[in-house]
Order: sequence, then structure tokens, then C-alpha cells
Amino acid sequence: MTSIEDEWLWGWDATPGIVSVWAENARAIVWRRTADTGVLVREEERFRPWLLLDRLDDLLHLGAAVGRDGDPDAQVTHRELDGGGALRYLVSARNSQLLINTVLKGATQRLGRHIRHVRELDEDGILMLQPEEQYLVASGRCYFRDLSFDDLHRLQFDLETTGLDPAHDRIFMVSVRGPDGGSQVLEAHGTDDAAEADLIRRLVAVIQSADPDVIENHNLHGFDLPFLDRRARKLRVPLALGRFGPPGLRQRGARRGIALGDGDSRRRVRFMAPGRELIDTLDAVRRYDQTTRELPGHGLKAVAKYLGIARPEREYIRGDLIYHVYRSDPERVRRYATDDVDEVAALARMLGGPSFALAQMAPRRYERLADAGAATGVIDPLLVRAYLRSGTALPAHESSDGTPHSGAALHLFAAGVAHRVVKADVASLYPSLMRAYRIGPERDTLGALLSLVDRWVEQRLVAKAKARIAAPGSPERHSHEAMSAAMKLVVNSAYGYLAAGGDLTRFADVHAANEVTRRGREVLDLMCRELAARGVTLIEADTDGVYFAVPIAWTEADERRAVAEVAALLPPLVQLELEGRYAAMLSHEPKNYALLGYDGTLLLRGVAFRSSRAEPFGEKFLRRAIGRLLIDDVVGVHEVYLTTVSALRHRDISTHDVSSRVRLTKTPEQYLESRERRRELPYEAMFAAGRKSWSVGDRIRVYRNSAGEGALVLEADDDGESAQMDPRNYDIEHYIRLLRDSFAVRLARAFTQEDFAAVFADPDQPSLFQPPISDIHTVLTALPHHRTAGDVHDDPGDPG
DNA sequence: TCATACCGGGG
DNA sequence: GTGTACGGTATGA
Repeated sequence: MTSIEDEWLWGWDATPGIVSVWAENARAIVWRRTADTGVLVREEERFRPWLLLDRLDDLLHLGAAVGRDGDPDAQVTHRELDGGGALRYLVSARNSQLLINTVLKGATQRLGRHIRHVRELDEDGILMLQPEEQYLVASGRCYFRDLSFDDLHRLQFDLETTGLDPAHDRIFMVSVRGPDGGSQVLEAHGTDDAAEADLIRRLVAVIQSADPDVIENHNLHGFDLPFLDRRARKLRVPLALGRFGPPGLRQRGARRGIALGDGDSRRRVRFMAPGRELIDTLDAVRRYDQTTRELPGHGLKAVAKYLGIARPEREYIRGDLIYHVYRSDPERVRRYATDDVDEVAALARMLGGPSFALAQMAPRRYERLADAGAATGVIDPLLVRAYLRSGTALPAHESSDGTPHSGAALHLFAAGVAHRVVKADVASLYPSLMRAYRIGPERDTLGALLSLVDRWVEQRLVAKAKARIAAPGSPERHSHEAMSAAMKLVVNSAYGYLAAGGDLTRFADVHAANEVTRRGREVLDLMCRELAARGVTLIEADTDGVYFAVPIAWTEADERRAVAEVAALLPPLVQLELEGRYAAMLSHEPKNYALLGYDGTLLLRGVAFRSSRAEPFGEKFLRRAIGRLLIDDVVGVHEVYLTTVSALRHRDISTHDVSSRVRLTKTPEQYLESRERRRELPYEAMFAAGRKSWSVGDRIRVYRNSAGEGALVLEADDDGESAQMDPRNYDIEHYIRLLRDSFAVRLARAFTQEDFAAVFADPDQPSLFQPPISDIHTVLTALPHHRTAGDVHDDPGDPG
């Protein structure tokens, strides 16, 4: 009762419980866990290594040892696939050594130069997957069938080190959380090589004894594994973290891996431990934030806090102080390290679902799917499996014919303050257009991508429905939500797959991608026209959504009716929804606006309104002023301005609030070299504070003091004992100028030029000709030729 | 000033 | 034997 499309989606082999696969030559080692008993079994499977070629020429030198599939005398066999794709020959052999050597030898003869490696061959003429993927594609198996996330045996470990550089710094502590949820802290008994080596040995023993399927940490691949690998090599400790083979971590090339060795080689790698899956929660966080874009940062502490999984009494220690604190208060560092692994475990469960679910579909290892980009990392392997299952030849990669890729529409119709604002948008516009108009890659003769997108959309609805029925917090709920999120991920990546530049994806098709965006612009324009025809004032339209203001007499029902009417005019499958209602909006520039909700919440969007380096007093001013502005309290705006100026004058604002957070990007040596030519505030501030050494990347807070010199703000936990330094000796006039020229100008669109000048006039030089502030009202200005991303320039002229 | 190069994270 | 996120900031012409 399974169709071929089902097989494209899930594979076809029902073997349950696979938690890891390792393949070499013609042998795949498969670790499986039984859901109800938790028992782990290890199985050895034989499989026939295979690859795809565009020609058989390179096999002919074998003579009688090569033949069609089924030829009893042949060591290397081949089968011709259907269709016109370039990769028409499915070639296989008893073991991969024979297979590869045959091809390399043939290519060497054909090309007249020595070919040592498959990667030296024209990539359009061959497709050879990693051994595990060959096995999974050929067998139709996938990870985790009939398993839920909580069935996995997961272990988290976190290194505490004396610094970030494994060439000099040491591991002095490791916190470990086992599959049973219990945690322990391992410590070095001493500060020498022997003590650190002993610590690493104990860590390895703990991991071997816990025997987890999955090892997790935050930035595991970017910090802990490379650090551990380096220290273990240096100290000659065998790092036997896997379930198979000799000790030592294996490497795989990975774009987002680390650059190994001190050479400038481009090669970046990630580590592997055969039999276990090494999962970095940082990848899950990035994947999550890619769609939500709501996280304040991607660090463990920030994310855990934001997602509500940090204990209230959780221990925090600034990174560069950890070893320092350890020497005086080791117990505090033990708590800190334990909190880290607990948070990682919770975070992995909370955000790791999509990767877990992807591994139930795609023929790749779980750890690969966890760090893969969705287009090349997930969709491509699914398409390869679909074509092979159908016995159809795959097309070669095709580089673009030079057609430029055209993007989405972005219109700014009006700037200033609008009231009664509605946001209407289309969920998943691009995949909906692909489905509605059957826009797929031209070379996809099977129509596999569109078929998959259709099925993903269906399966997502199924998963969502099942998740709703399941008990909150239950493994079932987690599984269904994970599946739904995974489906959303692949659906939303289908367009990116088409549009992938270069020849990244096998079926990339700029023409199809451009057709999607063209339809998208058409839909957006239609939405705008039809909404405007119903009497609304358009403000901003971007890709798949529109902000508009409705007439004063409209009720919420009128708003919904207008959106519904327009929705009915859109193409099938394109669903327009009322996404949000707001009391008011300050439209500043494309993608830069403020929204005031009917519940009073103020939302600021875009660089103009939120930037990590902005001085806190300026941000606070902006929030307060915009809050008044959006209820048309211009007098209030004026007062906020005057209050802020006065607070600066009286030094009522703290030093911290006028300071700016910056990253040091030069070493002390580099700065000293350029210092004579150009003095830079942050470094001068470091020197002035008597700090002569720092590391590139360190973040500090600096401000300008009344002598016009850079000065440092010491933050509370720089030093356990002393309170925050707050001398309030900042350069008042400088910060008043900054207030007006950098912050107040962001309200300029809300006023006429004269009114803006009046509201933000220098309080010390009142003009006789100013209109009374109470007569001033905000404005919304229609932009005649609405401005798009390409032709946005500056704010209106300097008020003053 | 504008374009491009780089970063995010970890102790 | 991998992959083109994306939006901000730092830098160099």
C-alpha cells in the first residue's frame, strides 16, 4: 500500500531503531536500539558499494571482469538507468576499493594523467556518496524508525579550560551528564601534563561506560572536540570516544567545521566518533533562529534564558574568569559546569527535534543532517534516492547560463506615523506558488521535487494534527512537533534549492526560481492593488506581506473582511492571512519601523532602531519617545527629549548608559603600530585604564570623557568585589549632539521639517518663531514613487 | 562614503 | 567529498 512517492519520502525498509551507522568497504555496522527494552544491538551488514557514471569507458580495461548486473563472471557490474540524465550508469562492485581503483585506473588511461582520487574527476561525470549514504540509499533504511527522541541514549559533556587556545591552555574540569540524567564533575588533580592526561582518560572511561548513542554540547564541533583532540594528541592519551575501530577521532570535511593545523589550508573539518552521533546544539539553535529570528544571540546562556530552560538560580561566570574563580571558589565552577550540561540536555531536546525527524526521512547520518543546509544537505540526498529507486538517470550539475537571479519585491509606500495598522501576509508563499503553478526544475523529469513538496505539506498537516491530540510534554507530542518542524524546514527550502547559485544543487534552476519570484511579485502587487481599492492606506510591502492603515471607521471585522476579500482573489494554495493588528506604526525606512500593539507593547524593527552598539541612553530615549509619538503625544515626545538633554547636563545618566559596546579587533601590538597615524577610542580607553594586554574579540564598553578621551566602563562582574565604576565624567555636549543627530533623527519622518526642528530644538536657544509644540501633529507622507530597497537614501536634511 | 569581508561560538 | 543563512559590524579603496 506504499506508493513510490512514499518510498521517496521515507525510504522503504522498515528496520526499526537505527541509532548509528558506520560503513567501510562493503561492510555497514548498524547500531539499533529497541524502543521498549532500551537494549542496544550491533549488526554487521554487507552491502554492495556503488556509484554513478556518465560513461562506461573507464571500466572497459577490466575486460571480462566487468559486465552487466547479474553477470556471474563480472567483479564490477553496471546497469543502465532510464531517462536522459547524464549519470546513466549505476556501477557497483564487491568492495569499494575495487570499485574506486577500477574507475581511477580507467580515468588515468583516458585522460593520460595520473588520477589518484575521485575528487580529481570532473564532478559532472561521477556521483559517489559517503559509504554510509551509499548503504542507506541502497537499502532504503533510515535512522530512528519507531523511535522517539527520548529513546536515544544521550550524553552531554562540557570542558572547562584555562583559556581558548589548546596550544597553551589546559582542560582542568569536565562536567558530564549521562543518559540517565545524572551528572558528575571530573577535575584535574594538579596543573601539569600528567594531571590533565589523567582527566582525559577518566572522561574517555566515563563515556565508554555510559555508551551513549549521541554526544551533545553547545559548540561541540567548534570548541570542545577540537580542544580535546588537540590536548589528547599532545599528551598522547588515546581518545577512544567511539564504538568501533582504533582510538582517535575521525575527520570529515565540513564547511562549518574548524580549520585544522596552523597552515592556511582551506580545509575545514568536523570530528566523528564511529558508532556515535556528535551533535552540536549550536547548529540546532542556528537552524531554529533562521526561521524565528528572535534570539538575542546564539550563546548557550542567552538561548537557555530566552527559551526558559535556565534555572532561576543558575550559576554564571564570565568566560575569561572561570579558571580564576576556580582557584578561589571551585565549588562555584562545579555548579556552573553542571548547569551547562543540564542546559545543553534541555536545549537539545527542545530544538533538536527537526534534525531527529529529518533523519527519519533522509538517507544520511543523523549528525550530518543536524548540521546540513536544508537544500544541499537534505533535499539533494532525497532526490538522489528517489531517482535511483525509480531506476532513472540523474542529471549532472549544470552551471547557470548567466541568467541573473531576480528577487522579491520591497515597496515603501508611506513614511511617518500611521494609525490602525494591519499586517496581512501569505504563509509559505514560494512553495505555494511552486505547487500552484507546478514550477519545478526543468531537469527533474520525474517531477520528484514537486511531488516531495506536495507530500511534505500533507505530512506537515498530519503531524500537526497528531501533535494537537498528544499529551503536552509526551514523547508522542515531541515526535509529531519535530516532524512538523522538519516538514516546514524542507518545504521552505524547496525554493532555496531551486535558486541555489553556482551548481550547488543537482537540480538548481534559475529560470524556475525566477518564475517563482516573478509570481511572488505579481501576488504582492495584486494584494497591494486590491487592498488599496478597498480604501486602505498602504505603508510597506515586503516579499509576502503588507502593512497598511485602515480608515478610522473600520472595525476589526471590516479589516478581516477586506483581507478575506483580497485573499479570495489570489491564486489557489496561496493563503493570505491577517497576521497582526496594531494601534500605530512609525514607518522609517524599508524594513525599519516601530509598531505599537493594541495592548501597549512596542516593537522596534530594523537596524535604525536596534543595534548592539547603540548607547543605552539613546535606545531608552528612542523607546520612550516613540511610545509617546505613536499615541500622538508630541508634547510628550518633546518632554522626553528635554528630560534626556537635562539628564545628560546634570549627569543623571550613568556612565554605563552613555557607553557603547565594542569588540577589540586589533592586538595590542597591531594597535601600537597604527596608533601614531590614528588614535582609536576603545584602545586608548584600554591604555588609560592601565590594561595593556587583551585578546582579539574581547568586548568592552567605552565612552568619551569630558576631556574628549576614551574611557572604559568596568562591568559588574569584571571583579567580584568592587561595584560598577560610574564616574559620570562623560562629555556632555558630545552626547547631546549624539542624541539629536543619531537618535532623534529616527523620528524625522513623523514630522514636517519645521515641526521636527521645533520638537528637537536646542532647549538653550529657543526660537521666537517656533509654533507651540501642542499644535504639532505627526504626519504620514505618501512617497510618490514608492521607494524600494535600491533607492533608499538618507533622512531629511539636518534639522537645526 | 560605499563596497566587501568577516563574524556569529567556546574558556 | 562540502556547500551560497543572513544581517550586523569592521575594514579598506
